[in-house]
Parts: sequence; structure tokens; C-alpha cells
Amino acid sequence: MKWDRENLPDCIVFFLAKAYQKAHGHFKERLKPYGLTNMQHLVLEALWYQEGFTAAELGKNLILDKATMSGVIDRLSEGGWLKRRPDPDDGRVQRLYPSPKATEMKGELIGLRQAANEELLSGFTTEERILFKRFLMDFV
Amino acid sequence: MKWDRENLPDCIVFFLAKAYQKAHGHFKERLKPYGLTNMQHLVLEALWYQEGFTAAELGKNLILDKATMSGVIDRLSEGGWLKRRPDPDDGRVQRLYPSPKATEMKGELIGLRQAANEELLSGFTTEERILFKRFLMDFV
DNA sequence: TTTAGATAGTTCGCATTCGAAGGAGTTTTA
DNA sequence: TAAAACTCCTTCGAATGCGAACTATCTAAA
Repeated sequence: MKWDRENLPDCIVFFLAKAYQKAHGHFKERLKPYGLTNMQHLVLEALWYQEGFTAAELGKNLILDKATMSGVIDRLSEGGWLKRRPDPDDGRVQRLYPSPKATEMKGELIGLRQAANEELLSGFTTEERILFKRFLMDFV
Repeated sequence: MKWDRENLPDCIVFFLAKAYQKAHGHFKERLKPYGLTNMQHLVLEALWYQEGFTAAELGKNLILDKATMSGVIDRLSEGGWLKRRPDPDDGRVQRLYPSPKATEMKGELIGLRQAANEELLSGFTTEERILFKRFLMDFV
């Protein structure tokens, strides 16, 4: 992605938007063969990390609005990536579990993210990567 | 925005997404009284910088798909922020000009972005800001 | 000149993203 | 216990954001 650096708005919102745009597009391409989107992949990884998360817990971990989370989970469910099960102790809650199909592809999909990260950061040294990540985490 | 740093996915796409999410939400709040969105504001700034941009040129400068740009320009036009005028030399092209209403608020709106940038970067030193921006620009 | 290709812009479809509002269930409080 | 407050989740509306397909127009090549 090449662009004219002369006429760019000097705005951190813009720079972040474009950096995210590139990273998102990059990973999106790699996920396309699997029929998964970026956020769907993140939710699956969270469920692999700990089964039985609720939508609210996922939203807290991934810093996502519950309204957004609702749609993401819907599509993951329709795609057969996870199953909803009602919580026996709380009638409001639905707990989420990865499907066998999801578990089967766990290794492959996790490797996919690692590869994408490596490619995206290939232009940076180890020190720069650490500093870059720290900037981003401090920013939030 | 405070979150648990223990269970976060170690993924540059995610970090960028969250940093952008915060920056975007911050500026969005400040723009709400004006009935403008972030991208609409960017387009207006580009037009102040140079009147008569075409949608294609704007898309190139702001690195935005023409399909997306189409909708943004539509809403700016409906809101009375800009006018479309056909190019006399090329029947395909529509050139865009800020409306008097937009020109009137130019100073105020530009100041708004500067203030938002200052607030968002208030936790960083001058050196860190420069480095952070360079990382983001190098990333794209 | 005619045709093939490139370009500008629109429209459609899908997936976020969030704010707001609401329904259902649970917990706290009066 | 009854009411108020809170929580989980869904639905709706508006705005990105992009790929794909399409129309209209312009340009270049045969």
C-alpha cells in the first residue's frame, strides 16, 4: 500500500485507522478460505483458551459492545463453529462452547494468526516491535 | 478504558483495532454536536485543503474504497456540507466543493481535531509521539 | 474508426461497530 | 415480600468498510 505522504492529515485517529485497515485486511485475506472473519477468529481463540465463556465475558475480554458481540456469536453459531448452552444457574446467561469442527482446526487457525503477525511486523526489529506494542497498549 | 492485560490476545491486529477503537470513539464524541462523523470530517478537511477534489482523488488521499467514499459523500451532501458539480471536461467526474456552512465552521472544526489529537496523545512525550507516528506510518 | 481496455461513480451484499431501547431474569433493598 | 436496581442478551438504526457487479464515459490500440 503506497500513498502520498505529503497530503496526509496529521491526525492520530487517521494513522491508527489506516494501520488497522492494513492489518485487518491482511488477516482477512488469510481467513477467507475458512469462512471466518477477524472478530470471529478472536472469539474462537478466546473459547479455546477457556470454554464456557458467556457473551458478556467475551465482550469484556475483547473490549467489544454486547450488541456487536451478539451478531458475531450469531454468525459463528450459524457457521457451526460454536454451540450455545443455557447456564443452569442463571436463566439470562448462555455459555459458549467451540464445536468439534472448531476444535479440529484449532492448531491450524492459531498458526494462521501467528503467521499473519509475523508478516505484518516483518519490517520491524524486535526492539521496535516491543516498543510499538507498548505504545498501542498504553494508548488504550 | 481499563482492561485486564492478562488474557489479551497477543496480536498486532487486535492491538491496532483497540487503539483505533479508542481514538475513533473519542473523536466521535466531540463531533456528535456537529452531526458529523469522523470520516466526514476528514473529507471536509481535505476539501478545505484543496477544493474541487473528485471522489476518486479523495479516496486515494484518504485510502478509502470508492464504494465507501460514495456513501460518505452522499451523507455530506444531504447534510449540506458540500456540493457536487460536474466536471466540464470529463462526464464521469463530479468535483466536490465545501458549502458556505462548511467554510463557516472551518476554524472551529479544525481546532476540534487538534484538540482531540492533543488529548489522545497527552500521555506521551514529544519523542514518543514522533516515534509512535513513525511506527504507524511505516506500518502502512 | 471501431473496438478493447481503463476509469469514475453507483448499487448491492455482508460484516462489523456502537448507541439506544427493550425484554427477561436475578439480586438488592426497603 | 414487594419494589427497585441491576445484569444478560437481543433488536434496531446509522455509519463504516470492502468485494463484486454494473453503467457511463473516456482513452488507446488495432
